[in-house]
Amino acid sequence: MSSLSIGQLAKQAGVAIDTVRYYERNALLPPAGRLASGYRRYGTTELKRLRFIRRAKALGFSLDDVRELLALSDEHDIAKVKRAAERKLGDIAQRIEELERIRAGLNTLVAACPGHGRAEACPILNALTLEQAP
Amino acid sequence: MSSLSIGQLAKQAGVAIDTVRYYERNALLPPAGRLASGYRRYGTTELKRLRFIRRAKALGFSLDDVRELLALSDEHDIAKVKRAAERKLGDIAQRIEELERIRAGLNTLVAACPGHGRAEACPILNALTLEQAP
DNA sequence: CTTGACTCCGGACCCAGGTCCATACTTCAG
DNA sequence: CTGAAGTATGGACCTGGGTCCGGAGTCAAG
Repeated sequence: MSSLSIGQLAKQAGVAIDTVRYYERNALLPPAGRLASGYRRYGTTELKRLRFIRRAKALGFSLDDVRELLALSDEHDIAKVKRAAERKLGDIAQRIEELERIRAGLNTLVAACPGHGRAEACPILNALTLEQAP
Repeated sequence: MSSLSIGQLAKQAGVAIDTVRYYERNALLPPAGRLASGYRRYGTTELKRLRFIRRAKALGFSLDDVRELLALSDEHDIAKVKRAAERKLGDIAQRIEELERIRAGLNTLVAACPGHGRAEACPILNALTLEQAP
């Protein structure tokens, strides 16, 4: 126990084997220990790290962000971790705002569209077609 | 007037020349008329169509969506246009929900983080590190 | 006529985040 | 011992939406 092949590790972390190797190549995981045969061997440290990556991604962090987060985590710098999380929160809020604006615009058009009749009466088509600020 | 080179068209539509050719290759614009020299020539129809594409993209439609919208627009099928817009509205709503969930999760963590002290006391790091549903 | 700006084309390249491939070697169950 | 399943490698490929490149041909002003 606590000694895992790459396949077991991948399965327990819920990612693909290729993804594990991809993360290693891209410095999200440290170079794995090897058996005499060249096979990679992992312990619970790597499993935790891999799950950390998965969860951080689920929270909207990019792999670059995750690399940074892992470094901060390794050096126990809570203040920087918190600031990184706040920045990400700001990013996410901005993406939401952008989508909300789009939704509001599209919603207005859909609501105003009778769904039948002449094409010239369709506000959706008109909004896309008519002359406006280029 | 009303006869435009690709450069003039691109400028008036607010896109790059390469983008115009890219759209033509990908059937968002019909094959352009040509001068004897092989240079493309455009009229106001193409300018309108190009602006249509720009606006639809701004509303969150992918180029595949736009192709569909243009086809529906060409055949004056208002009902289908409205349904396509409603589907897109649903997509957008879903993306917003997803981001809201992420924001809520991250926000809770950030709010609970003191920003100093032991790494074990940082809820952000803990959330990423601790054993949970894999 | 010359010069600089414009346009042509096909194909390579960019971003992120992987995924897939062929070929060769290792490990494990029976 | 044998055959299936697992693993190693480097590099190609994928998605979307373009962007850039180089060499060659064209257009317009002076």
